[in-house]
Amino acid sequence: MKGGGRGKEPPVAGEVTGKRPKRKCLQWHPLLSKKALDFSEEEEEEDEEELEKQPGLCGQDQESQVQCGSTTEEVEEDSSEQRARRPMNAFLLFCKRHRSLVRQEHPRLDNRGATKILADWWAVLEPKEKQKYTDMAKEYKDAFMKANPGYKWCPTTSKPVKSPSCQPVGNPRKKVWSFSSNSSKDSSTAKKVPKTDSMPQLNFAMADPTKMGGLSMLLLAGEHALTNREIPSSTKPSLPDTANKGNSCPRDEEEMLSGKIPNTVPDLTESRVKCASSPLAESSLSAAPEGKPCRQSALFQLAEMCLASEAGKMDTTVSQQPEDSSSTASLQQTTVKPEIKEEIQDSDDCPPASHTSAPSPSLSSVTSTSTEAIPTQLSSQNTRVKNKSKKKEVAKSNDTDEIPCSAKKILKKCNPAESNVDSVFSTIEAVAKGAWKDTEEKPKKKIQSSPSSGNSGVPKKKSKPKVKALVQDKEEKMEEDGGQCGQHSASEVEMTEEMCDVSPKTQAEEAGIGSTDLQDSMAEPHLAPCSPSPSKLKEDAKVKERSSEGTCDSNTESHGSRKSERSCKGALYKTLVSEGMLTSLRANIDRGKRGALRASDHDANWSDDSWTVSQIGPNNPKKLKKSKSKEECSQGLGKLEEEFERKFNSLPQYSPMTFDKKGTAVTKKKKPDSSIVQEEVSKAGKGPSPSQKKTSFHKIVRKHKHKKERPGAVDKAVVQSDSTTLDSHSKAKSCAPVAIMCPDVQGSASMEMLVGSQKRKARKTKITHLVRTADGSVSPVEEDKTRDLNQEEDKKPLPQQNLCNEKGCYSNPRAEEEEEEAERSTAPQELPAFFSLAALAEVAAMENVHRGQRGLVENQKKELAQTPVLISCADQ
DNA sequence: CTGAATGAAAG
DNA sequence: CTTTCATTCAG
Repeated sequence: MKGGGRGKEPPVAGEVTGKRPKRKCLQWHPLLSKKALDFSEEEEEEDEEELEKQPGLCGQDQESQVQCGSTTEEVEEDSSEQRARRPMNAFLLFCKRHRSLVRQEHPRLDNRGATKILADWWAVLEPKEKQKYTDMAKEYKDAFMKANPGYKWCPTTSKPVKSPSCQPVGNPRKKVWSFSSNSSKDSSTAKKVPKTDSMPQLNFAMADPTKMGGLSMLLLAGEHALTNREIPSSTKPSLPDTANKGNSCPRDEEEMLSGKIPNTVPDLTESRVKCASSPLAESSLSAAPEGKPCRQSALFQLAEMCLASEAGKMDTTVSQQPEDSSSTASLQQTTVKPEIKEEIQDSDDCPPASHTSAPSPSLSSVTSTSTEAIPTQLSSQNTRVKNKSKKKEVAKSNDTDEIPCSAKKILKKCNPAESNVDSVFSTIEAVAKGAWKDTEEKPKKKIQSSPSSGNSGVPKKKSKPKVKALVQDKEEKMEEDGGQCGQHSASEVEMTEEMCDVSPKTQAEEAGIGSTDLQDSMAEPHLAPCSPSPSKLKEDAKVKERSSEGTCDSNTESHGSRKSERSCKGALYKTLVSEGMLTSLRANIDRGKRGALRASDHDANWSDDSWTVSQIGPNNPKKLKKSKSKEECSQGLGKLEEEFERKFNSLPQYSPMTFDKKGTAVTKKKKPDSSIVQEEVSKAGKGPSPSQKKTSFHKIVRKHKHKKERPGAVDKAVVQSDSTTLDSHSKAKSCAPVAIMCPDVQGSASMEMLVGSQKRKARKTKITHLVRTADGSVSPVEEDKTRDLNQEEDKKPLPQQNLCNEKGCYSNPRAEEEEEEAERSTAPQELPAFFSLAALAEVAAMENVHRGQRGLVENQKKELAQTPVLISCADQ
C-alpha cells in the first residue's frame, strides 16, 4: 500500500488526471514512484492511449472507456507533445539508475543530497561510460520524437493545451518510451484495431530492429508486448465477447466498443480454455507458417522461440504463483504483474506483427485472469483456480494472437521470468545446435523453477493492479465460470498448473470440460503443432515441485530435446536481460529488497550488484519500502516501465567504488596543484583494503578539511565506506555518520562536482543569496542553509576548493588545516560534522572569493570551522 | 509544491 | 544567456 504513497494518491483519487494538473503525461515516473496497484487500470488506459496515438483506430476503445474518443488521435498526438514528458537526458538517466544506490548508501540523505552525489559521480564518470548514457538518452529522445513528432520541450509558457478533454487519457499516456515509434504504433494499432489486417503494421515493428541490434529486436518485441499489455487490462471486457465468437478480430472491436465489463463472465471461461491451449499453441503457432511471414531474421526466430518458451513459462509461473503467493503474496504479486503484462502485450503485439486482430481481446482476457489471480492469494484453493483461469486467459490471448505475436510474447515473457543464467546458456547452446524448439518447453520449466523463488513475485503484481478494477468483474466471472468450468475448476485446482503450463490440448480436454467450445478447437490445433503440450503439463508440475534450480534437468518424461528449446528461450531471455531486462531485477536488487532471490541472476551480469544487495540488506526499512514500490512500479508499470527499464538497465550501473576510484583519478588530473592531498586521497579511496582506507581516511579527512573538498568526496567516500569501510565497521557501524565520514577520503572527485553544481547554484538563487550575505557580513540565513547542506551532503566544500585551486587561494586551506589537526586529534568520525561546517565556511569563502572578498571569507570560514569542531565533539 | 543535479531545447 | 522541464522524493 504505502509503496507508492504519493504516486498512488494522485491516481487513486479518482481521476488520475485530475490530480496531476501539472503533468499529464508522466506515466513512467508516477508509476515508478507510485504503486501500480491503484494505477494499474488507469495506467492501462493510458497505455492504450499511447499505443493508440498513431492509429486513429483505437479511438474506439478509448472512447468506450474513456470519453474522449473523438479526440483520441488528436489528443494523443497533441497531448503527446504536451503531455509526453520530455525524454530524460543522459544525466537524468544516470541519476535514475544510480539514485537507489546513493540512497542505500546514505539512507538519510534526501533526494537533493543524493542528486548532488549523483552529480559528483556523473562528473567523475569517464566519458566513455558517460557515452553509454548519452547514447541511450539520444536514442530515447529519438524514439520519443518519432512517437511525438512535433514535441516541444518547452511549451512556451502556454502550457498545456490539450489534454483537457480526456483527462485520464491524456495523463496516462505513457509514452513510455516508445522506444521504437513503430513498436508503439504497432501496439497501439493492434489494440485499436482488432482487425485482422493489421499485419503490415506488425511488420513495421519488426523492421525497426535494423536500428537496434539483434538483441534490441528482442527488446523491442518485449517492449511492444509491454505496451500492449496495459491495453488489455483496459479492454478486458472485450475479450469475452471475442472468445465466444471464436475469432477475436472482428468482435474485438465491437466488444471494445460495447463494453468491457459486461461480457466478462463468459469470456473468462473462454479465456481459460484458450489459456490452457495457449502455451503450446503459441509455440506451435510461432513455428507455424503464420508467424514466419513477419520475421525472417534468425534473431526473429530466436525471439519467437523465446516467446514460445516464455509462454510456457508464463503458464507455469502462474500456476506456481498461487502457491507461492500464499507464502509471500506481496512479493509474488509484484513479480507476477510484469509477466502478466508481458503476456498481454504479447497478445497485442501479435496483431500488429501478424495481423491478428484478436490481440486486444486476448489482452482483456489476460486482465481478467490477473484479477482472478489476486483472489487466489486470498485463499489457496481459490488462488489455484484463479491461477488456472489466468493461465487460460493468457493462453487464450496467446492463442488469439498466436501465430503472429508468439515471438514477441515470448520475448517479453522471457525477460521478466528469466532469471536463470544457466538456463540461458543452455538455451544458447541449444539454439546453436538448432534444438531450440524442444528447448522451449524445458525453458519454461526452468523459468518456473526460478520464478518460484524469485520471479514468482512478478505474477502477483499483475494480479494486484488488475485486481482492483477487475476484482469485481472477476468475481462475477468466476461464478459464471464455475457454471461452465466449475467442474474442471475443482479438478483444475490441482491440475491448473499443469494444464495451463502445458499444452492447450490438455487444458482443453481436462479443463475444457465446461467451456471449450471455440477454445478447444483453437487449442487443439495449436497443440498439434506442439508435441510437448501434455507432457509439458506434467513437467511443469514436476518442475514446480523440484524447483528448480536449474536447469531443468530433464524433466521429464517427455523430453530432453524440449529442454533445448527452453534453453534457447533462456538464451534469448538472457540476452534480453543483459540488455535491459535485468534492469527490473536489478532495480529491485538495488532497492534492496529481495535481492537475494534474484541476486543469482543479477550476479551473473552484475558482479557489482552483490555489494549493492548487501548494503541494501543492512539498510533501513526504507529500502524495503522503496524496493517494494519499485518492484510494484516496475511490474505494475509494465509496459512503459519495463521497456524503459530494459534499456535503462542495459546501461551500466557503476558501483560506488568505481566512482570513488574515478573521482580520485579525476581529481588528481584536475588538481595537480593541490595535488598532494588528492593523491593521498585517491590512494585511500581506491585502496581496496579496509585498513588502508582508515588510515587514508584520516589523511584524507585532514586534507579535505583543509580544502573542504569534502562534499564531493563525501559522496564517493560514502560509497567506499559502504563497500569497504562497512565491512570492517559496518557491523558495528552504529553510526551512519561513520560512513559519511569515510567518503571524505575521496574528496578529490568533488572538484568536478563543485564546478558544475556551483555554477548552477550560483546562478539560480542560493549562491546569490550566499554571496550577498558573505559579502556584507556573514548572513545567518546563508550559513544555515550551507550548514544544512553540508551536514547532509557535505558537498559545498568542494566548490570552494575548485575556486581556490583555480584562483589559487590556499589561504583557506591553511586555516582549515589547523582546524583539521584539532579535529583529527578529537576523532575521525567527528569529521563529517566538522566538514559540514568547514564546508559551509568554505562555500561562503568561495562565494566571497568570487565576488573578490577573500579576507572576510577566510574569517568566516575559520569561525565556521570552529563551530563544526565543537559539534563534532558534542557528537562524540 | 520545492528543490538538488545536468542537459536539451526554446525564448 | 536564461528559463523550462525531465527524475526522485523528503520536507
